[in-house]
Amino acid sequence: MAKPKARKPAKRSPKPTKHTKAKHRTSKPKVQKQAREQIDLKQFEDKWQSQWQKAKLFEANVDKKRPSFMVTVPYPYVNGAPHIGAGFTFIRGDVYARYKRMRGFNVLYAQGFHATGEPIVGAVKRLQSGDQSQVAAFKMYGISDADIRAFAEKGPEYVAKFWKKRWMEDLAGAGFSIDWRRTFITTPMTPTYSRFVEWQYNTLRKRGYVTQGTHPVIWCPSCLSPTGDHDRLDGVGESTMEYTVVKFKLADGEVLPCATLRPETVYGVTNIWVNPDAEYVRAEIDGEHWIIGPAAAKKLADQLKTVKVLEKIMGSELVGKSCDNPVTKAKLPVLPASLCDVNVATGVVMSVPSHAPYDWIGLQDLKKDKQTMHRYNIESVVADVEPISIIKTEGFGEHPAKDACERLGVQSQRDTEKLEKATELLYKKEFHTGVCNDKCGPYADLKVAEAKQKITKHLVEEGLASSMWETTAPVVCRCKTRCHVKILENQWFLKFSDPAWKARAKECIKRMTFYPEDARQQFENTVDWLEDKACTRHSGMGTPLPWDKSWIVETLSDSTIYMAYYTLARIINERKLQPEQLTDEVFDYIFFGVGEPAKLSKASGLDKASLEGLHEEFDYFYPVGFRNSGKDLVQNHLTFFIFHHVAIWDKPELKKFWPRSIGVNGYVNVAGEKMSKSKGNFIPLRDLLAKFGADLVRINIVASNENMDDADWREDSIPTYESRLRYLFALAAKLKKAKRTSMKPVDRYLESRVHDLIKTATEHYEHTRFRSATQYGLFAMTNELKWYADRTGDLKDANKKVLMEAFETIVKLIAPLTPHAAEELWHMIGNKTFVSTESWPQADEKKIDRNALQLEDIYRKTMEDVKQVAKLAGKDVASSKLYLYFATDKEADYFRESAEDLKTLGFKKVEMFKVADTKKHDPQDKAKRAKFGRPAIYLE
RNA sequence: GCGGGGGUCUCAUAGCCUGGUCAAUUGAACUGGCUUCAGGAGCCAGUGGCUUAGUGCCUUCGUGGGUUCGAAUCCCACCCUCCGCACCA
Repeated sequence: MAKPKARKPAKRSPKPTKHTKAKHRTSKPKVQKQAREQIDLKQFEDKWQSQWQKAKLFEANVDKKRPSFMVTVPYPYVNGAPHIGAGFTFIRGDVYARYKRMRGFNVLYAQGFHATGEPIVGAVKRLQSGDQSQVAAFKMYGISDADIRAFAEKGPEYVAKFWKKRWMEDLAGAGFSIDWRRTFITTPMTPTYSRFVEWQYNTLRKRGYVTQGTHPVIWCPSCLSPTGDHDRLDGVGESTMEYTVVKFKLADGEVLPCATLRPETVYGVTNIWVNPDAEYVRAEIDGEHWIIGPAAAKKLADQLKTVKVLEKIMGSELVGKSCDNPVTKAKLPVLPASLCDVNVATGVVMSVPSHAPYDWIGLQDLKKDKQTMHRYNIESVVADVEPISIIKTEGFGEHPAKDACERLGVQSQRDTEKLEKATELLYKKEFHTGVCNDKCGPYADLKVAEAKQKITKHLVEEGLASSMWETTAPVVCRCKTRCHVKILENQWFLKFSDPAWKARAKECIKRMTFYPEDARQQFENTVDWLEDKACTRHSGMGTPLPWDKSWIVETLSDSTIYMAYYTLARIINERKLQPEQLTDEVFDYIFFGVGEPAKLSKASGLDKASLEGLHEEFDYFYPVGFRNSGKDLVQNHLTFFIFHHVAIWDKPELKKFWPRSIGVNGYVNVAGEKMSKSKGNFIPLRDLLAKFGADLVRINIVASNENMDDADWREDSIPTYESRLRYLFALAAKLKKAKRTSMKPVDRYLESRVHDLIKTATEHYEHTRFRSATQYGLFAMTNELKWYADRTGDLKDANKKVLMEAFETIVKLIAPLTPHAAEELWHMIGNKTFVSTESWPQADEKKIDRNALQLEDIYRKTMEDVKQVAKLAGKDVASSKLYLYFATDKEADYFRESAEDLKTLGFKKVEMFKVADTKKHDPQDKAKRAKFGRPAIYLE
């Protein structure tokens, strides 16, 4: 790939713009002054947007003479208006759509909107309860109090439609080339779309990709739904974990169920801990009498256990009692410990002082605490309790917990931070390297990792243990309710674990193109680790699962193949097709081409023309040619997108409908910082459009980055683009100065460079590298034009045809990025068509004259050298004579042809010689230094 | 823990796969100058060090080793850092 050579046409560094912001809130006089001198890039946005619309320029219709190409970006979830973060992903989509359109494709670029799920419903609830933070979140987009009131009164569907409208306005305002006839918003506002989702799930189920299962989830007992990370006030990132509950029986047969993550240490238990000051309950759990914390009773009821609470009992009442170790049969005392938290798991804990730092220190504390021992009359019992070592671990002595406590300097039970550390350290160490000793009966000499599995299995099978789920740390729902783990029964899953399905997804990935290619590996990894995915929920908006209406299809699971709906949406919207006409058989015909149109038409009540039209649209426009999205969606949506496509279009002859390419981009930072509502650097797209205009917003964000790293929105760089565009406007007005028709070296050079740059820029566009595309298509191209202007005496001696071609080329090259400015420039130079649908410039290899490129480069380099020499030698240009000596004829000829231009350097006299010339003026014998590419220089 | 990505000259970025043409791309920023009513406009020059009539040399691409005639680029170790881990859009 040809890069711009080291020596550029004199580098231009546009002057800094320190007060970008001020420009846009200047006082009146200044605005007028600017209007007089500078072109306002915003002024013709409305004009072109309405002309495009009037000309139906972006409406894509079936045209079998042209190849189709479908560009999509995600349909946004409409609980707000677009901000610059979403803007990045979307603008990339539009730039690519515009590029492909100019490349001659019949581009279908449609945009729908997403309202499936919980957040909008939740937001409305919060508004109704007067939550000010929710009010603030909406107001960030500049809406009024009246709007907020309307949200609360009219409910979720109104809210969704409100924001949908805003999105459409903002996207249109940013110059998006969308076919708006194909827009829609998801369930429940679009019943035909719901029908599409139903068909999709019926089909997946028929093919065995939907199964039913049971699964633990973090659950809000108030909302009665799973609580995802986004729905949490506290505990973001926490997950579920399973405790083994070992049953220690009291003399009367009552069970003290001890929750533990280390069931293998049951051989080392010395006592049971309860919190003496806490309240417990006696409860009937699956027919047994357990003593547990009151919270545990509620949790267990949600974990497939039958629970009946009988009566309250204080922890202190249990202290001093004795129970049996279920495996060793040893008699163990129940002892008091404040470290016991009744809100965690069962609230009853088995004590393994040799291997658990908490238990070790608990025991030490108790032994020192004469008062407590006296109160419960347990002095002699406590005195008898000795740690039992059961695991040998390298680097630790007989009682590893003791060592760990000492190393970390744990003083008492109150050193919880150090205790946590000690516990974690020891747990890992023993789990990975520890070996059970002979106290462990049948498990002696086994590694801990192995013994743990076997012991757990044995305990559970013998009914000596049960299990209980907890969150890894407290989780609080946004409704302020403390969450716990619930085992959801009969949950519906997408069987992403299915190896055959995974293999097909991999096959699709293999056939696809990724921009950038680095993303491919991530998709493959995701396919590998993806497990079954719950695809239904009980709450929020969405399409009811067709065969089990108590569930609705979960939001990520219903938005996987919806791009196919865009191909149908025009006809469905225009002809107002009814959901009941869109039977499963009708969809089968549309998407798979199976069935008899005549019969189907009769059975469904859908007229035959519509039916065939729908099939034709799908068949023509599908597959997705390019889908662009943020990198956060790789691990979920984008991979599901692949999975579902290969599942639905499963026949060999249907593989042509599999997606062709995915573009992935990073997040958007604002001036180097992560964008967030709390930081106050959260910028609605609308504000930026108003401030800078669509073109500058587009190019500034899209050219800020081009791989999966985070992009950066920097207002500072706006003037860079602005000044280049202004230069082009100024140049457009001067083009008519060019009159010459003969070809000079510099013309050949410009032509060559232009075609060279077309090649490079096109390559970058094709791979969605818009930063580089900008670099070559805008910056390098304008640099060349500036250089050419300099060389031709500010265009007075420019070749008309070459200059015009160069100018038209640059206008086309920037059209996808800055469509309004490009359109305006296109018309300024006398064109009547729309540049938006003009054909992309073709790089013509024949027009790239390598010789001209090389010689101009030498010319440029020599000019710099001349200046350098003049400076170093301290010569005043105006009073000096310049002598140049060339080693080759072609250099000499080239420079002589450019003799006029050399005069602009300002020397009193310029003379040129060939080295071989015997009559040359060369008093200091400089000519001998000349070689090809480096003419010798003498100043006098 | 599991998985993925990074550390380049003031900042941000290119280069690394396919070693040399790399003191290293591009955009900003900064310094000086010009144009001169003014400028947030435009233009020129400079921005690792030393040096020079357009040059040459030295030291640089997270740290430390290694491979090689030669490494920002390949190998090894280490340090630092960013991101995702699900029922959620």
